[in-house]
Amino acid sequence: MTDVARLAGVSVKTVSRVINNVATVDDVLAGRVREASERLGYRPNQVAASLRAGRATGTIGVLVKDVSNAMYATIVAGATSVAEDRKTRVITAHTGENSDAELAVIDDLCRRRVDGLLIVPSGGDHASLRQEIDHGVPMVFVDRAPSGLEADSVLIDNYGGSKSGVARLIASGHSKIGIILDKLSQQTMSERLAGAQAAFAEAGMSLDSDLIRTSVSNPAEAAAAAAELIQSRPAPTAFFCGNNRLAVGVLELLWDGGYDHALLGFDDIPHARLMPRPVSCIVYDSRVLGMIGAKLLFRRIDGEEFSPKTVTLPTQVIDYRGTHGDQYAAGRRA
Amino acid sequence: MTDVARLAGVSVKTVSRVINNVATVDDVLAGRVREASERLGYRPNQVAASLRAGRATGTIGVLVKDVSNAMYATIVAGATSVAEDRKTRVITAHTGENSDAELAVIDDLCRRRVDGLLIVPSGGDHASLRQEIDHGVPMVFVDRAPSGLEADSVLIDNYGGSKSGVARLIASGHSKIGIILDKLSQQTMSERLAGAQAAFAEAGMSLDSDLIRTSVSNPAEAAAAAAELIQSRPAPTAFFCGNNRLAVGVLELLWDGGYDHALLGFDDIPHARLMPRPVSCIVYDSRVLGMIGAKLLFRRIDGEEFSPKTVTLPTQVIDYRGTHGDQYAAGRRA
DNA sequence: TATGTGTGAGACAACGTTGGCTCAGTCGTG
DNA sequence: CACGACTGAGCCAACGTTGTCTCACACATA
Repeated sequence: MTDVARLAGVSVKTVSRVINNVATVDDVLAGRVREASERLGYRPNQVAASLRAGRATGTIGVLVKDVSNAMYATIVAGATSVAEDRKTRVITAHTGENSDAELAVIDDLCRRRVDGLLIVPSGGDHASLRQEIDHGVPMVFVDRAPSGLEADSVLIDNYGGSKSGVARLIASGHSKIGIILDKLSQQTMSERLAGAQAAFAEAGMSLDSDLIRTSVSNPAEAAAAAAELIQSRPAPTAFFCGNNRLAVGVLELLWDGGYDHALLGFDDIPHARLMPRPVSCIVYDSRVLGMIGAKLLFRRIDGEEFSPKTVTLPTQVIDYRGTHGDQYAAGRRA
Repeated sequence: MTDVARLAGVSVKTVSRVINNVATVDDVLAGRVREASERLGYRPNQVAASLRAGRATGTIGVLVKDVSNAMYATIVAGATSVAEDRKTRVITAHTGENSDAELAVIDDLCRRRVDGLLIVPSGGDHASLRQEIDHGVPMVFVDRAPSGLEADSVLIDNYGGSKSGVARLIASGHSKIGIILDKLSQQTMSERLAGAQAAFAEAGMSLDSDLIRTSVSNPAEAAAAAAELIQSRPAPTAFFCGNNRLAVGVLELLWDGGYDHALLGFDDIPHARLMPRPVSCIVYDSRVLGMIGAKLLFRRIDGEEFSPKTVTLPTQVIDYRGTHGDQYAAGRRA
């Protein structure tokens, strides 16, 4: 900047004025400044500018377990699109579902003076974040509520979604439903189980607890659990899986084994419409999740005051028809 | 920091020393400082620290069309994991495949003094970036080479991948292959076409240009193009699609129509293994793409000098067996 | 001519750090 | 006992900006 000022024969302050389009600059001088900065390839230093006067850095942090997971990527994309409108950049960071790593990342981002944080929290305790929030770093939690901390959150209707999904299974005549979930210590899982139970209760039936498998954490384990359930008596005629990875595992088993059990999963399964077998998914719009989270965050960043707010996003049950399968089978028969 | 110094009864410089673990600080004073900063909830300001002495900001920018796309998300994840080891944060930004937006984002990130940029370039001209690079902002291009600029790039073996994929189709007896591509102005597309042509040439045959459809930019258009090709004479017995979105469109058509044409696509298709119908994909590891790109970028950031380097990542052809389909069919028959 | 009113631009300080220098005090050595 | 080496901590300046104040100059008015 000093160099530009020297080359243009003006003071640095005038250069600053030209850059910030302050009206009270003579056109001739402004022209000289612009030419000089062009010639030197000068790029104003945003870092210094935001330091001066402690202004916002125009940066928010988005913390997810891992961006390569489609759901988190979509949340990030939604948040990014909202941030763009505010000329704010997004720092994406991985927590790896590790509570210590998460806190370390949050600390680091606070040091970098992000204007706010959008967090898909891991399981750990978040009480220690109170201090940061009070020190003026707004945080909004997405997909899961923080534990030990009252803070803004944007959640999914886990309970209602499972309830209506399972109710649909019941309505089509299934009374024995195998339920495969990850650890119940995950709030989402316990809510989804509660929803399933509510659907049974509402139908005047009760969920057979022998058909529930918990702490199932990957597709292979899900397949094994389903295989075992199929052998049990009374055998289930349908499965409900707590997330899409588990559903995919079960799907694979059903196909490998040639079983025709109904399958319902929480979360969408990419390209499920291309699978020839019926699969139902309890879906929600993750992009909207990220967008609403970011909008809420920006309200806080703008200094709006309100008591911690929880937004719950509705879910929808999609029956991937599986008609492709029939048509495909028809095609093969033809 | 001033507050901490006052509370601890030392100078700010001593606080700075404690924070940076400078050895020459008395334990008693250090303890007082630590206690004071704890009590005040003090977080050092990284922004100011990096401003002073023009040190690196510990931030890189990663530019992709849209993070919600699985491939880009995986590239971002790979780059993020490498950056983490360097205590560097990643700013993710969208270019929306728009050249002007891309240049604007790059300019913005340079103003924010990122240490470097990892870019999945859009189609536009990149010559203007020479200046930024010369001014010390290293850039590495990923997946596609920049146009009008010699710079480090990490690319996919589009030519070799298509060639071996198409060769495999030819080897299994297909001589009439419908080829569906997006705009040939995209370097990736023209290379993939060239690879297909080379496979034909090597087999002593030539690619029937009537069976090539270009400028197909979404699944629906791909399905339409395939439908039209199926009606043409001589009709193709197989399809090769230039990217996964086009392949998915064709897949849908084949199933809806009950056709059993072979299908080969560039890029992986999520959950293709769950589809009962054979699909072959020319795949590569996007995570590695991001990792290699980031590693190369950090070599530049570390000031290493070498002439612009191009790394080409190998591809692999995966035949998603479609055996699920047979087993599924068997299951249904049973 | 003296005064008032703008207008445009420079000087200076400050944002929160840290590098470099200085300096006071302690200790060891000849 | 004098001197030098060492240790620990403070002072000052600077990083690249911008807010605030000041000031010079031009022009209009009484």
